[in-house]
Amino acid sequence: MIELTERQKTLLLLIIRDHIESAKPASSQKLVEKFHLDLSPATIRNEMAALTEMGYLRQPHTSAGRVPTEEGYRYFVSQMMPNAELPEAVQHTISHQFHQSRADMDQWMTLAASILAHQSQGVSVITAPHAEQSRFKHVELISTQGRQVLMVLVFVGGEVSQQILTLAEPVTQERLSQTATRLNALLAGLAVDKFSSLATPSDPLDQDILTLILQDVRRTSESNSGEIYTDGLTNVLSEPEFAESDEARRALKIFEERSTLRDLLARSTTNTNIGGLQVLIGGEGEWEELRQCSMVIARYGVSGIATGTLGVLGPMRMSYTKTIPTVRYVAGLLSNLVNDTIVGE
Amino acid sequence: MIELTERQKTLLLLIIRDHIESAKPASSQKLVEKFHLDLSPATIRNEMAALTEMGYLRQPHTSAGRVPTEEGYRYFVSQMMPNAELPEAVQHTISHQFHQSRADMDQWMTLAASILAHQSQGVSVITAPHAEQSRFKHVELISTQGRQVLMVLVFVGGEVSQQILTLAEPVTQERLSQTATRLNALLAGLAVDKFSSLATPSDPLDQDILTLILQDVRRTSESNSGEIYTDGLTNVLSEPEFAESDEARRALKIFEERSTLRDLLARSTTNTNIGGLQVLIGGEGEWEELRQCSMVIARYGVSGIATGTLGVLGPMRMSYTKTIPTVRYVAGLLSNLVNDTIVGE
DNA sequence: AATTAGCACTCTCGATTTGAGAGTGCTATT
DNA sequence: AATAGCACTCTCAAATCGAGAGTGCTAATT
Repeated sequence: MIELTERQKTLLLLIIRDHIESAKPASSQKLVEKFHLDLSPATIRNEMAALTEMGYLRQPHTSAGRVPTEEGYRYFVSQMMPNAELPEAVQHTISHQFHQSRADMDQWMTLAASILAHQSQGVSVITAPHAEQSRFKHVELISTQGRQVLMVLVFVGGEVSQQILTLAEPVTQERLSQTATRLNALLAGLAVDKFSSLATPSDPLDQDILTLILQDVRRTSESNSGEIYTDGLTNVLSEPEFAESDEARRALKIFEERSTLRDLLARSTTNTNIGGLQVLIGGEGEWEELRQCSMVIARYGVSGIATGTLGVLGPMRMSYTKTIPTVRYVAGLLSNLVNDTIVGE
Repeated sequence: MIELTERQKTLLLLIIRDHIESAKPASSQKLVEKFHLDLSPATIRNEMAALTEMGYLRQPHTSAGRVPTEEGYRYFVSQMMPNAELPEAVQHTISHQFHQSRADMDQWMTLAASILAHQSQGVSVITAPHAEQSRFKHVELISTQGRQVLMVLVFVGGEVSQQILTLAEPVTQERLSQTATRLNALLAGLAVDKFSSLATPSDPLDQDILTLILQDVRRTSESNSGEIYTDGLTNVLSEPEFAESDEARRALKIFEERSTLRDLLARSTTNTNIGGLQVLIGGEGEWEELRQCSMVIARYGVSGIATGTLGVLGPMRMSYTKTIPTVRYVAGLLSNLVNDTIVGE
């Protein structure tokens, strides 16, 4: 890759900044005016020609201004990434909202999604924290009507799964409680994948419930389930690049098909460690539907215990300067919250 | 209101049917061809003029075909409403999907939303079943780390609320369990609004927890909370009437602002009994953002115990013939499921 | 009395044209 | 190396146009 001169660098950044704000191709004339450059438009044009040659800019038509290419955006992001901090005032507002919200995971996720969407004017997405390797913590069995039983499973890391079981015959709450106590003793702290090596309990009810627990656990970890929270879907509809609604529809469809979304998030963050950001620009050749979009993604949580993913989707010319620090800050906040609520051993 | 002749009635229905399919104004010529009418276009025109006079039809421009007015749609719906049954094959497919899904409320809601959206090609919305008057059933307290405690509240009707509490000081699981047992005895079966008249427990921990339960209960019933499930948001974007994305954006925004949506659902179903359908056409003057839309809404559940609302939003020219029976059928299905899982007393 | 054929009239919609303006690239000049 | 000047290109919005779709009315028909 050819080196950029200092002037080319700043020029490139200015062009991108302008285009992000105006949504229109940047022209030599306008740039000089807007940023009070001490150069003539002609000079700018020469530089722009060079940058175009190098693949950072593109001309929509023979004689229009320049628009950044994906490569251009990548350069832009890499430049502003390190020194992007959210203004303290905003940090406080956000952190305040979290601390006065009701203290449960569901609320936090919803809140985080809302904040991300609002701050970035994009579509936000968060997966609830999920343990890579679940360890059993506690089971509760609550008799409901007749043969129906409400089962609540709690895992180390704070994950909770509840389900209604239908037993073969009615059972008293007392017997259920005893079963729960025995199973709790049996399973406490055990990693989920060790369940199959357990001795079969003597009591037939214990045995049945254990089977059901096992089923539930398998389904939960297999489907890599856990809710996905999104917000701000309509934000993106007002962007001019989605005027022909078809483009927007295809992008938003990804957000409705939870399994695809999950896959997207998973694949893009496999090599990202907690706190590290990932910026996907233009679908990175992988996601046809996101050709016009960018995503800022981060992982949060406590490594090895429970982690989740959060991100923002926007048009390729989204305001990275706002989105990136916001995503980073919220990821940090959530990591702290997860850390505070880890269900001990 | 002036009476319609038999011919006018059938004609009106045909015009609406045509317009729903083609999304274009219906013209006398086309109608004759399409439905093999034994009349000349001129006659049709006379009748259309009459229907226009009466307010059932409208002309987009002086010399264009006719488009149904909201009044027209209302007539259409009132006519087809009673004898609209879902084909048995479809009924089976749907019911099958429910019965092989995992038996918990969350899954059912998601599934129902997906089915509704898919069948109707509209946006679906469901509120989880909610008791008008909650009665306490059971509390579980599970020690987590240090001062953190996971509290699970179960209500008669099957509603569950979980929350993480932070106590003033660490407490052992044993003490928590004892507290839970005592509180369960104290509160069992009690209607939530009677809580304030209770004698204060002697144990300070009991007292603290009781306060927290009370807080949670209040918040839950006040905010009329409970999740809202939606699906199919992108379906509606492909409809031609939402080509200028602004119209679509405003309508979809309602679906993102959960509190407005809740209000909309609540207000439109106050007088609807379980199983009864409600069709809002063009926002009914109340909802400016839904001027171009219609909603088919139903309540489901068990009256007096736990009820929820479900509905489908689509363009005003949505396929009522498909949507109405689907909504009705799914409402019935969910009512049965709720009935089966009622947490007994 | 209801229906229909015929016709003039209206309005939309897409295609085409046009001109202004924005912007570039190149060349000659400073 | 930077820039002024200029010819050239391409877009975009507005204006024009004609065909086609559809109506409403009147007069004829059943």
